[in-house]
Amino acid sequence: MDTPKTNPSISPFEDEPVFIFMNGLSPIKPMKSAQISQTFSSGSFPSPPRVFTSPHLNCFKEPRFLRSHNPLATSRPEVSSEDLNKFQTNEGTIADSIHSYHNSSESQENALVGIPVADDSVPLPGQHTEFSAEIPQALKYNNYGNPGYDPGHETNPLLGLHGEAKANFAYVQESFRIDPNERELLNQGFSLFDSKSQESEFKGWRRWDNSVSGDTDLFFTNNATLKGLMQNPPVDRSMPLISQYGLKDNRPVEQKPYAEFVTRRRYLNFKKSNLPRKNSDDHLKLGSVIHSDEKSLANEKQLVPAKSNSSSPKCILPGSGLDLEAFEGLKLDKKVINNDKLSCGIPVSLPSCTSSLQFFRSHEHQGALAMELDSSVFGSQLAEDCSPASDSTIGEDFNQNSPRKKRQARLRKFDAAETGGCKGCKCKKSKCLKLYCECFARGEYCKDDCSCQNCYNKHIHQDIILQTRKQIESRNPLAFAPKIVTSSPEIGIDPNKTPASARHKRGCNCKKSVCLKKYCECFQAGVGCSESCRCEGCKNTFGRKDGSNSMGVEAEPEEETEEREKADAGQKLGKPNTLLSQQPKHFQAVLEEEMPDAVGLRASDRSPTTCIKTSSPNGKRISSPSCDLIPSSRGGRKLILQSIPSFPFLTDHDNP
DNA sequence: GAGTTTGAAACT
DNA sequence: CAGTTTCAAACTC
Repeated sequence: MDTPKTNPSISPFEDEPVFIFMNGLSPIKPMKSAQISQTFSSGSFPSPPRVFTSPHLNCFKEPRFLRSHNPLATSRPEVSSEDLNKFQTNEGTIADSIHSYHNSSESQENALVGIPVADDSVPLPGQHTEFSAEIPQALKYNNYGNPGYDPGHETNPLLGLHGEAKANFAYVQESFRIDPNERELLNQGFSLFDSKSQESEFKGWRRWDNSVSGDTDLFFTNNATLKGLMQNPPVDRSMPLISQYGLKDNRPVEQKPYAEFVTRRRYLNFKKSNLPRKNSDDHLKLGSVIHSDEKSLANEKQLVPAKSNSSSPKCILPGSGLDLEAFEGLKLDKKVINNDKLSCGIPVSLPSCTSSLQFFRSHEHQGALAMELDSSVFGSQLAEDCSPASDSTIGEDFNQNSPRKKRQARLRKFDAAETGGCKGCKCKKSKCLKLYCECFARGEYCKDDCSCQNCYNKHIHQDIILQTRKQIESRNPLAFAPKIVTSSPEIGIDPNKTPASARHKRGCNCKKSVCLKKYCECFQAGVGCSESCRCEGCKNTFGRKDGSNSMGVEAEPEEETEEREKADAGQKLGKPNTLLSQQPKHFQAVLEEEMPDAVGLRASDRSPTTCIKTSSPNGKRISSPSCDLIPSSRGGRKLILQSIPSFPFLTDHDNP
């Protein structure tokens, strides 16, 4: 593979034909041009998988999308080259551009389906290019959970794009769609971003009006994505048509089974700009010039010397060799470390583009999804709830009449009530890099309201976080997987109840709490104990291990009654119902079909018959991945209550 | 708010 | 894999 010669000041991509095309792309002009049957209304826009998938992370998709999830089965609207021609750009049609691009010598190399696009654009180890620093971090760590991702192949998240894993690397689409309401706000002069840092974060991204949809599709995306889209078009209704067509002779191409397309659909945080703009074009110019951020990028890359403190013991991440000491004292909010290598020699490229949102998911997502699921999604959290970056309360002030906003508000309200808000952690010793840390375990960054000490679970330590995460996952691939699974699609019926069929995947091990306190993960999640539990004296209100039921179906034991009475009393006093409040803190409904195969789990492999009982005679757990999901009792579809990072992220799947 | 209890996570 | 230790949340006072 020839590494493109790079102009030190220019991204290695940019002299490529596709970028010539793309640079002429973003006309930032109102659409409403051609009307085509295919639309991408906010309601139909599927929530994308998270950027950094861990097993549970990219599960969260709206059901609507799931129905046609199989990309190969996705009905693809017949779009002719004329349709493609409707993608108007400043310099001709997109179809023209694509055609032109793919007739180029370079495109000939990569146009074949299945060829990763990253190869010619990804720096090799040590080849820390401008581009490397420029692309969103999410692009670098997109391997987890890709359908074609070989977990055994990748050893280090930092090598996501740098090492051998890149053989499996397709690309991650990063874009976010601006829905009609949001666009209206944009046009009214509201800022797309809520901070300067966010602005700079998305510099280089461009606005793209998908006029073909005939609807309201306005996307923000980045060049890497566009390049990927054109080289490796997905067959996916969530993608703009440009991504579905146009590869060869303007004809649809085969779906790449392992390509992962993550749409960063952010929840926009609209704030009135200081200087209201008359049109969004002006406002969005910042995103249309790819080099516009070079200066800031250079600034960002200023090396921040690690504080030398020889007196303190080195803190090495077990197993990783990561020297946290190198980061000690780097409590930078704005600074970006440019330690190309940590003491362990692992190249580190800290994000310059990643958002302040969250680290694993594609942020976006959550709010959008939650909306689609309506407020009936129990316990779901809008990622924004915890995220200043995605706090959309301001935007909510406007457009209050929008059904979407209303639903959003309802969800938030419910969420806050049912989850007790996003209570921060109080970790003292774990640096918030272990599962002890609830924030970390949820895939969230620690927040302002956390009272943790020596916290590394911050955006600026994203690399460490990912490294640690990988390490944990290497020990237990399902460490970040949802703990609660359910077998029936009752989610959404009653937002106040966890589905009765939901169970803790691994079960609890309670000895003294008799599963009646929140020490018990089952109880805390609001689910009954199951055979997977090794609890003693189980009296779980939500269902006991012995199968006796819950929630008043059977006579409640005294303790249970007391517990309920307390809860009821609390409710009467205006306190949250303790039982309800003890429901899952961060669980949300996920369709099991959406579980990635990141850990080698395929739906077909999860048949009930392959499920092995998970308790050993001595009570220790025997983990069987195939048992992680309870077979649906209603044929096929399974639902999972997923531990969700409530984020801000900008967030990604795959996870951050 | 401090101290205790608890069980998951991490470690050996 | 089993026993032990560490950890932080939940709980109690």
